[in-house]
Amino acid sequence: MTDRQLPATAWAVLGVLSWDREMTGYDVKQWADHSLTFFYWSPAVSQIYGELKRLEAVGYITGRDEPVDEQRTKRVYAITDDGRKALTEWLEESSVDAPVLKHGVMLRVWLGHMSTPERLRATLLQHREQTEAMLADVTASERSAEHEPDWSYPALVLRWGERYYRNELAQIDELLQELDGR
Amino acid sequence: MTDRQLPATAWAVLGVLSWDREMTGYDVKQWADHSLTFFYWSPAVSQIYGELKRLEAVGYITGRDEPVDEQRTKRVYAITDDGRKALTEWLEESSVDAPVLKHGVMLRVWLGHMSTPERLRATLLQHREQTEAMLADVTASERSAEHEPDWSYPALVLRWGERYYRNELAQIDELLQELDGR
DNA sequence: CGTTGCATGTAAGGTGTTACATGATTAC
DNA sequence: GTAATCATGTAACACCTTACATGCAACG
Repeated sequence: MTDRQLPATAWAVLGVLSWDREMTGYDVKQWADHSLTFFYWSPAVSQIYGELKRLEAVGYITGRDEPVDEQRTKRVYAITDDGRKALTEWLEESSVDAPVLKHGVMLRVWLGHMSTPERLRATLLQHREQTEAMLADVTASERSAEHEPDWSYPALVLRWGERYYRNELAQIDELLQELDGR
Repeated sequence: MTDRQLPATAWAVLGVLSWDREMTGYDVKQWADHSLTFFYWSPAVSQIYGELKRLEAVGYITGRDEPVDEQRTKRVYAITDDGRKALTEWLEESSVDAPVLKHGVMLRVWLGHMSTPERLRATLLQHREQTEAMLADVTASERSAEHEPDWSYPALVLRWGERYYRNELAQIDELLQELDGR
C-alpha cells in the first residue's frame, strides 16, 4: 500500500479494471486485445495472471472465486478503493516518459542499401496489409465504444488510433512512391 | 556462422556498422542516438557492448585494438563479409512483425475518467514539448544526412520521421481541442 | 579544478516471452 | 469428432536497464 512503483503493465491491467467490472485474467486479456493493443501493447496472458497476483498482493484489487459450474470456479478480480487511489496518483505523476516506438519496417528501410527496392516494396506492402487490418480492428472497436457513456475517453483514444493508423497508411504510400522515383 | 537468430537489437547494431565505418561501442551509441532512436530505439550503452561481443563471437564483425595514445587502445569494430551476408539475409526474411508502440500518454488519456481534464491537458502539453524536441532533432539529423550519397535510405527514413512527429503534434492538438469541447 | 566527453565494461535485477501443462464446454 | 473458446498457471529463458566502477583528456 506504500507507493511501490509498479511497471506500466501493472497500471494498464489495473486500468482495465478501473471501469468497475469484475474480470478474470482471461477477460483482461480480451479487453487488452481490443483496446490497449492499439496504443500500448497487449501483454502475454501469463504476464497478466502474474500482474493480477501482484496487484492483489499490494491490495489494489481483490479476487473472489466465482462458481462456474458444480466442480469449478473462476477467479474474478475487482479494483479496490486503494487501487483507485493509487491509479489516480499514478496518473497525477508528471513523469511521462516518451512513447516507445520499435518500427521494424522502418529499420529495414533504413538498411535499404543492404537490400533491394523490390524486397523493400514487398516488406512495405506486407506492412500495409497489417496496418489495414489494425485500422479495421480499431474502427470496429470504435463502433462498440461510441454509445457507451462510460467509455468517452476510450472512444477518444480509439478515434486517435484510427487517425494514427490512417497516417501510417499514408506514410507507407509515400514511401512506396519515393521508392518508385529512383 | 550458422544462422543463429539474433535479437532485433543485434541487427540494428550490425546495421549501424553496415556503412563500412570502423566504430567503437561508444560511436555506435552516438549513431544510434542520432538515427535509430527516431523509429526504433536507442539501446543502453552496456547492451551495445554486449551485442558487439556477441556479433564478434559469431563472426559478423571483427574487432581491432587501435592505439589512442601511448598507454591506451580503443576497440574498433568493422562488419565482415559474413556479417553483410547475414544482415542481407535477415532483411530478406518475410517475417516482419508489427511495429511496437507503447504510448504512455495515450494510456493516460484512456484512463481519463480516473483523472481530470486539467491534468490531462498538462500531460498532453508536456508531451507536446517532448515531441517538438524530437522533431527538432530529426530535422537536424536530416540536414546532416541529406548531402551524403550513401545515406539516401537513412535520409528517406529521417524524412519519414519528420512527417511522423509532425503528425504526432497534430494529433496532440486535436486531442487538446476535443478535451476543450466538453 | 570541476564538468563534460570519450571509452569500456560487470553485476544485479526486473520485465516479458514462449513453451508446456491441463481440462471443460461449445460450435462446426 | 475436432477445433476453438474459456480458464489458469509454472518454468525456463532471453532481453534490457540501472547502478556501479574506472580513468584520461579537454574545456571553461
